[in-house]
Amino acid sequence: MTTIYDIAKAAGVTATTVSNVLSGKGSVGAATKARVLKYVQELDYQPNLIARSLIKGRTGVIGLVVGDMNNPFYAETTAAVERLAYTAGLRVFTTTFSGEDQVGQKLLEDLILRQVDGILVTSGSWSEQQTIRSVSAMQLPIVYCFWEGTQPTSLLSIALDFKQGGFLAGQHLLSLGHRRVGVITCFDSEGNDAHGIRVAGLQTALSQHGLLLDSTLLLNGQSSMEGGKVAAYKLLTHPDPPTAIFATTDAMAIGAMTAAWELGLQIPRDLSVVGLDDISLAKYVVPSLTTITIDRVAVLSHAIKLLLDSIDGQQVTSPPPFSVSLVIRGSTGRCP
Amino acid sequence: MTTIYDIAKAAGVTATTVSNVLSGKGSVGAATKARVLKYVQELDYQPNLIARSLIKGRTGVIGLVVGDMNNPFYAETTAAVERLAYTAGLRVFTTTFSGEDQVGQKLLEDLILRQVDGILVTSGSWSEQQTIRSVSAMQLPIVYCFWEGTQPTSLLSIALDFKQGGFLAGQHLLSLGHRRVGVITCFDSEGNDAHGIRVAGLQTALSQHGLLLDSTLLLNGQSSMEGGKVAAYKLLTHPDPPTAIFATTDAMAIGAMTAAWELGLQIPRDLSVVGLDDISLAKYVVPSLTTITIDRVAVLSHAIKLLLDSIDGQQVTSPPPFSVSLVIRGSTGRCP
DNA sequence: ATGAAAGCGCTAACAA
DNA sequence: TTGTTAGCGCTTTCAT
Repeated sequence: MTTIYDIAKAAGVTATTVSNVLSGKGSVGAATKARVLKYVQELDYQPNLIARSLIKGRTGVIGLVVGDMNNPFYAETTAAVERLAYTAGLRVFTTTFSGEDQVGQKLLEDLILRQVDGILVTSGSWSEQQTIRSVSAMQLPIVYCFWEGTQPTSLLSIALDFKQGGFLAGQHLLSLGHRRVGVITCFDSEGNDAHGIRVAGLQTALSQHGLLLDSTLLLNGQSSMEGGKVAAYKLLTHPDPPTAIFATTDAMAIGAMTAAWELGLQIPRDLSVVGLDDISLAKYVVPSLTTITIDRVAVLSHAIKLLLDSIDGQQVTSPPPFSVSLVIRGSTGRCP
Repeated sequence: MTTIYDIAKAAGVTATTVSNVLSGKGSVGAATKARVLKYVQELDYQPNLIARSLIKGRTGVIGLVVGDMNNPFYAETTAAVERLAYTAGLRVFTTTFSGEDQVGQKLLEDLILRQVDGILVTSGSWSEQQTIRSVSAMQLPIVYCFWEGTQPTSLLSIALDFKQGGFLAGQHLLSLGHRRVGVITCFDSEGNDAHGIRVAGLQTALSQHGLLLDSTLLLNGQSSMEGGKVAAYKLLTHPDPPTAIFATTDAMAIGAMTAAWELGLQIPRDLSVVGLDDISLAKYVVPSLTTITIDRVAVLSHAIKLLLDSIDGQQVTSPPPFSVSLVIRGSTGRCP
């Protein structure tokens, strides 16, 4: 590896001068500059970002904590974050909570040891929040995305109006004549209902029609296609089965569709299904999935801006919840 | 941030001693050791990995270059790499080629500037290979995964027997009585057929039955659900349409299924579809997708081992291609 | 068993 | 315009 010293020696100048040429700071004579640049070329000099980070106290890297990369929602989110951060001149060090919280804790600490300038968390579930809170004792800027809670938090966070999401889903189903709605939600590793406010939104819609959510129709599973499938099996073999299912994530909704199909039910003729996330796949499943969509780019852009400002030492505050909207596709129809 | 100096001062010793305690090297008196450790606790000391990297010339981080994070295959692969690397004591810096090769080149170089110890590439398409070859002039260990080529390469790579994959798909369709098979493959940004050998495998199967692939039934699109959908539309509105479609990736296969459905065709009654990748989604689409499966953990474990050995300066060679196998699910049936 | 000194590659004061 | 000096936080000889 060539260092600035190598090219300094070659060009007959000092390391400082080379540094100045490279950074454009200070003032360097045209001739010297040309000579330095020549050797930079010739010796194929590449700056050592590690050394630069050490002295600057900044790495230009943000850490990204992702819930579950196998869930398309997070994978797509990760891609978006990377792209947005890139245009903001930042690189992203991605880390996934591989289910086990201990590992998550470890990875998060490791992120800090590697001197990331800030951390972005794209996951709203509670147990992870605990982990993060404990770590955010370090005064490293940290922004919490897709925040699921309702109560205000001391953490910098971007919330989504998931309650409205559940409400819109409910309204839509009710307008199609459905009165018996099953719900598939998910609990996190600590047993807390990770998507409580999504369900609450649905309940609000139901109660506006004088209906109550049948508690035997409220199931929880893993937030995955498999989890949705398992839960849907139970719902659909219920003595008094629902005519519609609201799953709090698209992944679970898709699993529910698979279950329905295996049980010989046709969607949307015999059963309507609504998801939440609008993963890219939602358009391609058969029939396409009615769901609640989130303007992810808007959310993530804001999150990154917040993080950047926070890194720059500015005083920043969490914005009000972003609203979500309903996308009607093929998986919902009139109540049979 | 507390440094070793802070705790050295507190404990009344030298930075060297602290370092020794922390690393377990050298020899330190029991009393001193305890005292140092006490202050490590008290002052909540966290080592600065950047500084350590600078001096050691190693970061303990490998770079991962991913083709397209929106493609579940790569997302799932990324999760697996991260997990496997973690158990090997490595962290992963993930970078995605966001379509544009210039950005890819930039990100790759950046990975190098950040002093990753090695690079893992999980993408077999040719244009990226060019980029990587140009960069691998640096003698940084680099392992190329899911290598698509047939000819031997100077790069360290793990190849898959994609030809066999195409062959198995073809054999399966032929055994079901299909004689007219459409193919959806994809070209990379430079116009090369990225999946040529997958198609070649299919052709081999056909020719064993005295059949030739109708070139008007060989289409290419983007390797995404949308790409598959577009291509399938063309195939299915062909004057003499195929009774079966082989898509060289699951994402495209799923898009093809969507197209079929929109055209009122029922799978597998009217049309059989075979994919390749066995993404987790393949089990959950309706009907579930018959596809070619890859033992990803085996491949990636081997890749990481190769990379590690290479980093350790060992002489390593590329293994023979990993074989793949057919998974028969619901999307294929007898020729109508 | 402990410490002094040097240095990884780079940048930032401050002088000259 | 250029050079000198010092130091980011840590490890590693080599002395003591």
